[in-house]
Amino acid sequence: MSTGPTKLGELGLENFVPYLMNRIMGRYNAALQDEMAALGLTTPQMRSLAVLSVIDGILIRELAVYAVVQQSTLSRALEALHKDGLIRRETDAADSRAIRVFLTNPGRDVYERLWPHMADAYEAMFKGVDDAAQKAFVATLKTMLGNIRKHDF
Amino acid sequence: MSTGPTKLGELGLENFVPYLMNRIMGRYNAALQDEMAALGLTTPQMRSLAVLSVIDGILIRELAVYAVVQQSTLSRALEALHKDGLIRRETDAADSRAIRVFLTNPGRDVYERLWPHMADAYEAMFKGVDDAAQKAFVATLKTMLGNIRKHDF
DNA sequence: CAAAATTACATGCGTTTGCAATTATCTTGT
DNA sequence: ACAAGATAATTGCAAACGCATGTAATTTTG
Repeated sequence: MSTGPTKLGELGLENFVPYLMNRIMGRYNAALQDEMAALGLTTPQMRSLAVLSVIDGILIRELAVYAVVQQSTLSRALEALHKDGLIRRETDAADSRAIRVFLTNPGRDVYERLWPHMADAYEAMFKGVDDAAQKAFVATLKTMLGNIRKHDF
Repeated sequence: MSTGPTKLGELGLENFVPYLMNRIMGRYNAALQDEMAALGLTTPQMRSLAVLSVIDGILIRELAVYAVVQQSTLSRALEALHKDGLIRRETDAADSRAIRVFLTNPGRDVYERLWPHMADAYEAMFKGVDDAAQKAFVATLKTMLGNIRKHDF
């Protein structure tokens, strides 16, 4: 059995995974900041577009999970995206409480302008990490998410 | 040379590292939420205490990097921590613009109450990840941070 | 060595966020 | 079938955040 860290001081900050992940995500977000600002997008808006580019027509409550934002925050983010014509909302056929969200063509265009910056930041992260290590890394991340996620996806 | 992802749709959200890391950090933060609320702490406050538990007497600008918060946000977080008697601030001897931050005993107590929850969340993450994989994972995180960080630490 | 540029931290102010409550719809149990 | 409870999304309101700016101190440079 793998014992967790006993004290942060003993483990050292530089070996503490949540710390490392925070630092890395902070830099990743910073790398996207300029382009997001140029497009007038907030983080929840940017993430919504990214998720929608993969899973179009998703329910709002699912989108909130994928984008890791509160539903109330997402609600307002979608309102803004809709006002800018980047998404379209449709009441779900089976459940009239639920709403499905779709990317419009302008929305897809905005996302396509964003994606190269995400890909660049992604690539910059993994410089000097060989393919095997990268694969193992992703596999571990998947295991971790499986361990702690609340939803089935 | 390892080529980055060409399209998010092809790669799949579930293989996209920033997405996975966001999801995981979201759950990690959620796991601490209750205890933070009970202690009346915000995220920047909680992170400040954690960093200070390891590097006491750190400069504010360094703390901002370690805690991954804006300096303006940190300034207010420290103000609140000071008002609650959890930290102490001292002008740096060599540079009178700079301020060093120290944990008080009550501050250390609060942190010690927080730490078990961090350790629990940490352990929960790595369930089913063997030691070798975990070591490799941390090593990759360190490489990644080295790739993209702006500061020397 | 004085002026200009930089750095450290704090703060004013508008925006964003999160919690709690609300509305509307669906599901469950009797 | 109907009341009670759960769920989907939105919204009011106060707290938190981030950008830009301000003040003070240090470093650079001509």
